[in-house]
Amino acid sequence: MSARRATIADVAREAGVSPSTASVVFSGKTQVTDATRQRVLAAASALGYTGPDPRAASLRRGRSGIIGVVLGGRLRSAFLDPVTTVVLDGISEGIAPLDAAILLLRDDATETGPSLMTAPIDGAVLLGCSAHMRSSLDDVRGRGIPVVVIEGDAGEGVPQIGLDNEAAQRHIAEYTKGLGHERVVHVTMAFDASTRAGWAPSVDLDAITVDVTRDRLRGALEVYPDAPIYHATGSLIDEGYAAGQAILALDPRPTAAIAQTDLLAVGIVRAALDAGVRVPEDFSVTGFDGIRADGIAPHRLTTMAQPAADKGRAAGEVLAALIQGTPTSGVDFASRFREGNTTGPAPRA
Amino acid sequence: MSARRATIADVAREAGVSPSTASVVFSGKTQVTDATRQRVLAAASALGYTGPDPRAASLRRGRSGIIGVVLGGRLRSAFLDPVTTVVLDGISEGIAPLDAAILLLRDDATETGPSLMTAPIDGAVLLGCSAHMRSSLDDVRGRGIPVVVIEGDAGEGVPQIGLDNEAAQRHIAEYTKGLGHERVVHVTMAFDASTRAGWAPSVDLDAITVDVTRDRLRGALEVYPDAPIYHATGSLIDEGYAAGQAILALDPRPTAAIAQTDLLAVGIVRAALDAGVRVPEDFSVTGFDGIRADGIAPHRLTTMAQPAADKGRAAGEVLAALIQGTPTSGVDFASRFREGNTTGPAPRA
DNA sequence: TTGTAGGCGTTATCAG
DNA sequence: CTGATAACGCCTACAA
Repeated sequence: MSARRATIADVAREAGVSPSTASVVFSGKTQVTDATRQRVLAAASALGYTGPDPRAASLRRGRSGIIGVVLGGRLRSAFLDPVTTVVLDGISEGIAPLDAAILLLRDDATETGPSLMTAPIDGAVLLGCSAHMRSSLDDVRGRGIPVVVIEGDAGEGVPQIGLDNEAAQRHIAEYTKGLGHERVVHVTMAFDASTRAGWAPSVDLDAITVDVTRDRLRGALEVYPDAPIYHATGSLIDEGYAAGQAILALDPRPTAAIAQTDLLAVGIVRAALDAGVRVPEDFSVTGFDGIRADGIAPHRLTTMAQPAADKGRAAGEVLAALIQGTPTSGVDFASRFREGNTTGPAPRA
Repeated sequence: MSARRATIADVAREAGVSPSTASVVFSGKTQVTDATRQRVLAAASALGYTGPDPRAASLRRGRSGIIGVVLGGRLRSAFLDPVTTVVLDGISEGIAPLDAAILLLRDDATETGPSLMTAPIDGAVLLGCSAHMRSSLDDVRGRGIPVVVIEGDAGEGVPQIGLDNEAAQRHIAEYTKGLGHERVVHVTMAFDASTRAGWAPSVDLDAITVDVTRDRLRGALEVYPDAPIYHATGSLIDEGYAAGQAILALDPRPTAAIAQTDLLAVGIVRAALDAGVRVPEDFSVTGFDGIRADGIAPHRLTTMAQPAADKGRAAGEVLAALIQGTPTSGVDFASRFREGNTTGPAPRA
């Protein structure tokens, strides 16, 4: 047919009006005589023109209608993480007034595809991202793109959606201690982007670049400063299972595991049950997040439930305000203790 | 400081080179003397220029590096649906060679925010969308944007990723029949965008605009043509629970329910158990999808397991091929029967 | 209500 | 390896 796609100029010419008139017909910014509108529309359909090119429009208007959501780690594990999906859900609700769509971005340093820097976004939400993107974050802000961070320190002037990670983790560790447990193990998420699963030889909290991991671990260490630390690379049941196997192989066997997420905890519980270790009679496990734990019924995880949906919604709302120029600030949320039956009194030595 | 953001032209001037040279320094399309590169980079950082504006770049290059994924129904229920998240995961894997990011889009007709038509996308995957977007789909194709459809009929020349919905649902219905069940109920997802949950007074398959719903129902009706139909509005455990209550209130009580998704099935099982109806002794339930069903342990759903991740990956790969100009065609997948213990012989009348 | 003009910021092309 | 030129397609003051 045509070598080149029809543009609004072509349509205007075909309809015998000026480009601006044709433009207005599509954008609806101004009143147009019904007759002219009809002519323009007719010309458009005759030429197979289906509306303004979004790329050109967004260059001209300075807005793309796209919000970037930067996810830590791989995209695939993000989708498989119930907490992340719930937060995403909340974000989409919070940005509703913007009429914007959500662009999923990773925070890989290897970055070849679109990233915070190369994607046409009007704003961004950073979700559980490691610190290594701090520099690109500065660039984005320098560009005037509003940013909100969920559970992370993004520096001066970046609104943060917080969670009482440290206090909450301390709380549940104290609960465990109250049950009499002394030989305990901490099971954490990744320390940084390059972590491999395994036992942490030493503890240097400041070297942990993933804020959530660090804060929760800090809370747990306040109660059990000398307990060994097993770090997974992500929040996955399978990783928890592996952790559980490693823990149960210890001699003497610990009586409790304090996991940083429910998925890890579920994996640990399964590993225990598969090994013939009773939960909670022989071994107690705590989680964190308060997702609906799958696959350990009739067990119910003892955990700290966090308001994930609320966090997401708040992030979306704050970002929307920022984009619309309304002054705002971050919000902090608190977790709630929820007792299940994966914890019990420490077995007598 | 500056009222206006620095542009690449400013940088070029500051560095004493031409705009094109400065551009090349950032894009890396051509070799540049190390000396000039340094000068440009220095000028850039002096001016606070952090790289090309994505909007302008995408206008000029004709590509945005963004793939749209259109989800049927509300975004929030999409995130809560395990099948959808797994498919998304697969898509992100399949489009990896494109180095593109994923833009989440809805197929709302209410159309105020970004949509297929107004988003700067290089391609799109339609996921379980109702037919009402057929027209906008034509527009997108007319614009030359490649599209792939997962489980839906998008018309001529649109590659489709298919699933044997009808045959698979027939298969599991036959299994149920083989167990001797005669009083059976079909539980479906939404018929169309405006469906409200409840009993379907009559059956007009052709009026069902959601392809998956229609195809699965067709398969089930081939085995139980006269069974009543309860239609939910989505694939949610809560909706299944409501369906279960409605079904168990029937007199005489049916002996089996054939649900279109695992989540609906889980809800039905729970409703039965809560009502003191034994599963499967008194009542059998089948699902569809093969997700890890949560919350009915020690029950395991009898279901048809579909390769959700493979479907997503295939969609991504086909789209990538399309965008790169390689000729391709759709792919069809098959579901696998998986026997659980939510089904048993029909109770004797 | 419609037309004119100019630029949004970049990059492909081609010549030097 | 670098520079000049010309779009990419649209929108919005502003003027008529």
